[in-house]
Amino acid sequence: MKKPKIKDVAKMAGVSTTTVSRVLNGERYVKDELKAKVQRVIDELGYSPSHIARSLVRQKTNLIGVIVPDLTSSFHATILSSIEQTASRSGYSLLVCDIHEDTDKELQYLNIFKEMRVEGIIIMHEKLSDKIQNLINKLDIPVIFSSVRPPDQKFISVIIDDYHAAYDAARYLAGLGHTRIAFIGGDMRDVTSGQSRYLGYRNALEDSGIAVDDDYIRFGDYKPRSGYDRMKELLDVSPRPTAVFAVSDDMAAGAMNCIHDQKLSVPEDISVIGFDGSQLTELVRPRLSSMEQPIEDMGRVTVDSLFDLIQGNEKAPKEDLILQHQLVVRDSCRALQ
Amino acid sequence: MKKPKIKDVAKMAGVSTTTVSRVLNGERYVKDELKAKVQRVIDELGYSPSHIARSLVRQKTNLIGVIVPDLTSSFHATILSSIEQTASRSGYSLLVCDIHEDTDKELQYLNIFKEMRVEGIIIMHEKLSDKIQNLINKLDIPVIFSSVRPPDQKFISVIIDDYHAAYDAARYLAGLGHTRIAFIGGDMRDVTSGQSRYLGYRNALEDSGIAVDDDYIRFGDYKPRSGYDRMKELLDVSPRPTAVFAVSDDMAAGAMNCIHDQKLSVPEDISVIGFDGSQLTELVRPRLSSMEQPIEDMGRVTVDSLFDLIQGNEKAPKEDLILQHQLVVRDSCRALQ
DNA sequence: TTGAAAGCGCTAACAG
DNA sequence: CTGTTAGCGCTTTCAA
Repeated sequence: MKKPKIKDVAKMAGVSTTTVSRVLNGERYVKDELKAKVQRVIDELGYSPSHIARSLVRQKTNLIGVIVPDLTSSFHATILSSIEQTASRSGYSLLVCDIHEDTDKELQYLNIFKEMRVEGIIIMHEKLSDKIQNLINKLDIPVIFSSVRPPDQKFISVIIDDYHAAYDAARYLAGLGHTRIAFIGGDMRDVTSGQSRYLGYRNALEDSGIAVDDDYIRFGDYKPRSGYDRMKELLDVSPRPTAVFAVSDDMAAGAMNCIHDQKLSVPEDISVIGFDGSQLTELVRPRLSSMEQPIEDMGRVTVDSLFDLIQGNEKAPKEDLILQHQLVVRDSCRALQ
Repeated sequence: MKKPKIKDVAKMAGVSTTTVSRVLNGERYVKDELKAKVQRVIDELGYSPSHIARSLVRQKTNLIGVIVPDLTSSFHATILSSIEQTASRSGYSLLVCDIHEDTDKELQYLNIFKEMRVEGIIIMHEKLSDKIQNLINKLDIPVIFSSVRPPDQKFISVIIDDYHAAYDAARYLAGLGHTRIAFIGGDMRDVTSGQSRYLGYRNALEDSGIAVDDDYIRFGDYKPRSGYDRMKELLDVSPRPTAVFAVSDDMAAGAMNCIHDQKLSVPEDISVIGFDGSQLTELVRPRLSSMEQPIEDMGRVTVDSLFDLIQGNEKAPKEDLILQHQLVVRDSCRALQ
């Protein structure tokens, strides 16, 4: 027998579909006797109510759409995992899109989300094209950004204070006695966090009485490879930097590998500090000191806030939620002298 | 105005809903003039057809459910990414569940998948409880396993030949002149691949004229931490092994870190070989030699086969799909003498 | 080419 | 406590 429907159950139990619906939804007002009989038929038939039909009449899908820039990045995967955890606890399921630099795909998925009538959308991607800006602005579905804050738009972000986090990281290096502190930043074009972290780095140096030297400043794409390549360039600068601050752990790990491959040592020759607090920090040797984001919290807070937005709660956030960053010292930085 | 519906479009365009439906679905038999007018109204209203209503009448959801044991594992994240890529290209979306050891959650999600009427289910989790076995067996939705092959069940798996892969890895070490070859395996209880790899290791040693020594054999849980801990135990065995084969890159990386922390060197003191071919192999130093699975292919083949299953294609697989493993030599193993 | 009407599987008034 | 009835938003015969 093909997928039984509520009518089949009703017929077989000798009751109306309403009654079946009632036991399905655990309502009162059903005699125990009937309830038991209906339940028996349900089990026997292996009946399972159609979420589709339910959604249609309830006007509620319990679905959340998530857009991730790259699933294979440990940072994003960890946030996603935390998001999934939190959402599922409230009975929500996730529709996941991994865009992989493909802007068309992002657009396509946003439209799918719209058609699917997801109740909310979480975006972890920063470089929004005009088309996309346009689309999400007239979407009429709550949107929230997690771990990023794209410029010029009206939605809430759950982030850390990138400026101060970067500032604190650079200050830490300066406090260790370093004066030739290199910087491997992120995308500067349209990316707020990239700029904030860059500014934090600059100001920290200035406040430490260190002249900012553009030769020590490079920009990558957050991935290990770019950390490696930019580090290679930095090693050619003379005098060589004694410390480097990379704005992702992935880039920091890449930088460490480059240093290693050039027969130099971390932290003896060069100190390295990362950013994010991904699992990588404990997986590399020396273990990587990092300015950490509260990744798990970030996922949780994102979902909780999105729910508030969906429900139109009073406590729904009106502005960005800033989570605390934290410097975690491991073994990749040393004090000079 | 709240979410316009097809009726609104029809009214505003002065046509029937049928006509709107026709232009929506790009059918012939609509006069260009009307088509244009309807399209204009659609754009103006920002109308987007309800996937819910469509699914209900078409009896087709374009949804696939995926169960991942742990999203934060690079191996699984990469397969998932490849799955998403392939599925979205065919217009399918993914419902993702990260079970995190939580068997109840797996059961709960399987039921959600059932209610959601997903068209197919991909499972990357190996330790199926009886309840779950039971459920998926009477599910009447195509199920396919990716990268795992749980014992005793009727569904297809997309995997490599674990036995021969492990055999080849151990043989490689033996060929390098090693005779004290340790093994850090996976779960042996209910997990087929764990047993196959173990057997491959044993037989490779025997075929190489090396006596198998149980002191050199440990079992972990595929994660870095367990690789670290098991390695620590192995270092206490006397005489110390000169090589270790871990059945995941994560465990191999953990083992390398342990060796490093004990002031020993890879590969000078101990050679290490991993399994999987995750990104980690290039991220650690020395770079990790690994018996690699074709991760991207695995995702692609999984989805393609699932589609064949869904469509009841002739070419739908009748038995497990075995993909080719490949030894990738990097810098973590050395020849003795 | 176009439209009227039935129905996908379920819930929710409203009666009884 | 239980059943009747009317949709939820769309597609799809069937006629016109």
